[in-house]
Amino acid sequence: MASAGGLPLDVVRLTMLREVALRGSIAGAARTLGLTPSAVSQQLSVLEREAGTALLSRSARGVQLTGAAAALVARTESILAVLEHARADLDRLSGSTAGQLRIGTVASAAAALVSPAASRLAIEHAEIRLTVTVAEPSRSIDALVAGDLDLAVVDVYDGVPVPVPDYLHQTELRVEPLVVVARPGVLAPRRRPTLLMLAEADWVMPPAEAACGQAVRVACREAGFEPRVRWETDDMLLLVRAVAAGHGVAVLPRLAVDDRMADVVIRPLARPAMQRRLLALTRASSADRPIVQTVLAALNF
Amino acid sequence: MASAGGLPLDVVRLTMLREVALRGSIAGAARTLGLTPSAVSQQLSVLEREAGTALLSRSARGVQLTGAAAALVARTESILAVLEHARADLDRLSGSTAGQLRIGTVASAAAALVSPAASRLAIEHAEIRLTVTVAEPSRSIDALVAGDLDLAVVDVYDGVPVPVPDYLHQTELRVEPLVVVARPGVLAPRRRPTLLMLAEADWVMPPAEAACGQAVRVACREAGFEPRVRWETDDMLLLVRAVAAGHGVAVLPRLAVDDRMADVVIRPLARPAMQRRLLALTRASSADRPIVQTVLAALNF
DNA sequence: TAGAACCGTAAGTTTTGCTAATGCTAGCTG
DNA sequence: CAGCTAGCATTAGCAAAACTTACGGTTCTA
Repeated sequence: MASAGGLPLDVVRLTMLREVALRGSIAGAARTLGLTPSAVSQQLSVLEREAGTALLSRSARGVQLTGAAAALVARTESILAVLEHARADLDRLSGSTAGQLRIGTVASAAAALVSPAASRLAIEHAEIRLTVTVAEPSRSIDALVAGDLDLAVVDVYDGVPVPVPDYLHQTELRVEPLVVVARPGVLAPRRRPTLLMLAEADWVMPPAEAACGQAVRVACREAGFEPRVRWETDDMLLLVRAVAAGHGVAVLPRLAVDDRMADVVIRPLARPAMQRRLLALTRASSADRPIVQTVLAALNF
Repeated sequence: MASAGGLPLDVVRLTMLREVALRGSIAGAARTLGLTPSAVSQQLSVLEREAGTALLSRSARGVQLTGAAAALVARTESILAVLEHARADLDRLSGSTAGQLRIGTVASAAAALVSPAASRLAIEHAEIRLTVTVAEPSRSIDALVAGDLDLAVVDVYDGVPVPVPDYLHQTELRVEPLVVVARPGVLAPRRRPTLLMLAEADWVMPPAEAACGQAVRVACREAGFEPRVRWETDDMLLLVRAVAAGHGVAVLPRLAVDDRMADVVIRPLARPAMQRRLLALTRASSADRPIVQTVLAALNF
């Protein structure tokens, strides 16, 4: 019955509402905001008065957003994007690359791409403070959208769709072949192996949930066989060790395998080869920040 | 030397900066914000710290915006537009027409259009609180853009350009002919007068600065004569009185003349007649608010 | 049936933001 | 050219806003 007054909507409170929408509960939002649930609850009450409408249907077990709240959250996203654009304007005008940049990356790119880039940046751009978090693509993307990351390095395998929101800005970092990893002598010499040649071999693989594991399994099936998986692990290092120990062969992205690993040979697949693409994602609103551009350049070798 | 930190830009402070940009001085902004200059000055200092850059070059005589400040102001406009869209969302979802609406209108439409509409609304939509301000089109438009008005009723005369920013939403309220106002007996009976017939008459006119005065003067010149202006006034009522008192003839918008005025006759001009268009302008971000739609409907008779 | 997780309200404390008072500089004016 | 006005910044004090702590209630789960 509250009159829908013309009270101005406070942006801070709106971002709190957005955080609630994102986390699903007031308590969750409070955690990521670094506040007590009580504070968030109070501010949301004020926001409801400002809006003149109920925004949350509160139950003892979490809260539910009303339609009005959903609309406000959508508008809030726009506002936050504009604010980030404003920040980018400032950076661009001052040409400053100073500041913090939070990167999320897939494990295989962490060692081969991100770490060298970080070393280079530490020398050439000491004013940049990098924070690197290893995470799977879908988690990185969520964190990027939520504003918990500034840049996400993700990988895309042929035939394994990764849902990238189209308001994210993409840069292709690398297209790399998948290679066969095996013990010396297992593969026929001097010829690029095909998947079919490995139909009778034992396999070492990432789990089917991982994009890499899924892509290889699909490719094997398309080649006409079901791989006999003997070892399954997410850890690339462990995976190559398993090959070295004789537990089977593996097909992995080139970057995931350390060249200097003993007791294994690395051989590219015969054409048509499988490949994965490494992408760097940023929010469109921060894509033109100098700091982002600089880090991207460093990642691009 | 302040590090361009990643501090979040506060929207309230950004709107203060925008107000300074609009008014040209901190003191001016403080007046329209209902604050003391000190408060504004302090908040702008904080904003500069948040932005990591100088935003104002302060001199004893007013302030000058830096490029960074101009960029921030532009972004702030976007944010305010989004906030207004959010408000419109809420209104639409609740279907509520409650609230305040501030109208600016040209004088001639005030009596003939806005006043009747206000009366009707008072009966059918008592929950709407109207505030009507009579002002010239250019002033109304400025106030509309600045957010001091919600709806502007302006007039556009043929050949007199009125610069309407294209992000304003336009609704045509009325297209009306200009009519000749004269004492009885001055005009030839039964025939629509042309301007040229009035070449030798004395004229009563709005000043040349007013759009109406300008339009009529231009039309007279195009008809081949320079009108002999005997009376000049902005006040439409006084203007018609001057005609009644025998000081000359006038050419005015139909709505500007009270039908029941004694001692004058009103006659439409022969074709091609002059005309003016009455437009209702709103910010695009508030155009779909139910309250705006309702008031527009009332204005449209 | 106890515990955990969630929400809201009330009271107390800290932080923020505003005003009032004061001093400064630059332009205008008689 | 002295004096007036308009503008801006800084300081100290105060009031309002926002957060924390403490507590009570509800629902799902072990």
